[in-house]
Amino acid sequence: MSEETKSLHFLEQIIEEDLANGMPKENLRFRFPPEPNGYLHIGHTKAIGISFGLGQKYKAPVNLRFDDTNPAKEEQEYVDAIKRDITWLGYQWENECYSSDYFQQLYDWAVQLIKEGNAYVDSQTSEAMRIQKGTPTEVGTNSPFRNRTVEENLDLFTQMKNGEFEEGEHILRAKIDMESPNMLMRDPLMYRVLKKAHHRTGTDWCIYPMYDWTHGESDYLEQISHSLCSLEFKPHRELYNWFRDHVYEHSKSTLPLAPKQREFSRLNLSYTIMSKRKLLQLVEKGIVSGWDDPRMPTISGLRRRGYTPASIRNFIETVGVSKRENVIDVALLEFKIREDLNKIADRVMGVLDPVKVVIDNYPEGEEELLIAENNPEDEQAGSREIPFSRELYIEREDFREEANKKFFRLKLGKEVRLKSAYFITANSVEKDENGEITVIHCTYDPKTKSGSNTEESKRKVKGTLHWVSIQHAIKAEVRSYDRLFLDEAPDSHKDRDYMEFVNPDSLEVITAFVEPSLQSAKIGTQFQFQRLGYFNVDDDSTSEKLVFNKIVGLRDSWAKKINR
RNA sequence: UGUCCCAUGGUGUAAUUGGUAACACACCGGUUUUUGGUACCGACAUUCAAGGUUCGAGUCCUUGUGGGACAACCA
Repeated sequence: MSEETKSLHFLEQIIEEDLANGMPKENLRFRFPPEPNGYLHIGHTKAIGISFGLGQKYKAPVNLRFDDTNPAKEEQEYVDAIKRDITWLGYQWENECYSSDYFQQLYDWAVQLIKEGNAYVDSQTSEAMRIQKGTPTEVGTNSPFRNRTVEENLDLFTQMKNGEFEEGEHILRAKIDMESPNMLMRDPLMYRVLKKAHHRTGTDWCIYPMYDWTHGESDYLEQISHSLCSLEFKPHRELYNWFRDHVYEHSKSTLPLAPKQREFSRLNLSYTIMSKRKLLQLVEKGIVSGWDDPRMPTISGLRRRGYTPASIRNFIETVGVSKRENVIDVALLEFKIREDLNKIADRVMGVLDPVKVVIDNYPEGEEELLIAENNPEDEQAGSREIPFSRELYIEREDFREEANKKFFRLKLGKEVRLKSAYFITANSVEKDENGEITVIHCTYDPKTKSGSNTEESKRKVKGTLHWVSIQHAIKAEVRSYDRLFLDEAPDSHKDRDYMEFVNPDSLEVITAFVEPSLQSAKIGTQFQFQRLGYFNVDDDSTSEKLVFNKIVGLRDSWAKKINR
């Protein structure tokens, strides 16, 4: 078997180059560093897929590191959710790490920077510092506290650490260059006073390190070889290297590997948003029921909707890696779940919008069990029995009193097949006072029973309908979802707020009738409701009340045709 | 009027590193079908622009043009 040679994406090329230049393969180590301030979403899956994918490809360890340096936003709940989601996606981390585990080391290194004259305590207001920082097109100016003595800085920093100052009174800054064209190099903050309890270190600390100071040094401590992040961190790279190099000078004997940061473009999906802050707003404003609402692009939402880990991993792989801004068509994600579920989901029958069919020539009171194939794509899937009787439900849109030849379904005087059952012909209808059809009277042909192998059962008919036997059907709640936003890129408009684009009709709750085999369906199981789509048993489902989420519809070329 | 990044069909990603622009999705048409599903076949459609180097440029160079990032005691 010839292995198909897949082209390397640019990050793999960088790694190959480093390897070629003498980096031992054992030095390869990656990390995924979420901040535990929210739930993971499909966008994170790209970062997860890249770092864990590289780990698999090069048989290198991948650490899961919680970047927990802001106790104001972070919670244990999020730590737990993130671990659960990554595991569910099918990835395994080498070490579970926390930036907060490095607080002491970070502090010691900061003291060292102060001693070298590379960091100082600033005592201005944040407003004053903001003004001094300049703008992207104007250079900044030096702080009046920039030339404090080492002793003074050390003293102040110690007092900061000891809780002798209130929030906002003093901060520690790196002394770099207020005139740098890169604003991040204009004496960036390293520490601020924050008198808040941390979810792991409690009240041990009242100063907390900033992202730039923490992240690179955490990479360094864990000896991460390639620190991969999204494009917006590109300007941070210069600072990442500055901090790294100053620390490396003193620690290279024990920590010989100097990590490098490289950046890729993040994932955007059409018709949704990918910002934790904005997703949190959807939750807080009650627009969705929670982080795991099946309409949410979160991992937990997708899981509850019924997406499989494999479909998401395939999606990420197909999307690829580059440095271009991009918006992926959500249709690709939908294709990936259909592709996966087509192979593995059992077929069942359920009627979402029922109309009653009476088979006049079928004996009253009689019933029989018919054999139905579970999955035509999988011979191992076997078959099940479904009850048939004189009174059935079919889908209301599957019947018309009259229609042209393009309409393959049931109409007066025409014969169709009932899936796994018999051929029926519609003869007449009953209507209520509004003209709404209440009953369709049909006759069936007993010789056409599915699987009977009779000549009659092999007759060609254009239409095959799904159905349920009324007396045997189970009522179930079906939650049908539409996209959460009506705009293709809801948060990309400068003049309009993404909230304006929220789809008011993104959830439709339907009472459906499903075949009795579904009575024992377990939460989290996906089914194909034949001719309708894929459905997942929701977390809210009980044996008294089944609840299904519509994951995605089947491709529907008929609907496309009639909508034109 | 700064610095940096990016530019290939409708969308996303490739192109053996300078040698016939390909794959997937979407869209459209057809064949098969006890799901108007699946599968299969086909069609549509691409190198931002102008110069330059070269036998040869999506790829290298120059200049434009367009898009994006950067001014939180967030990450």
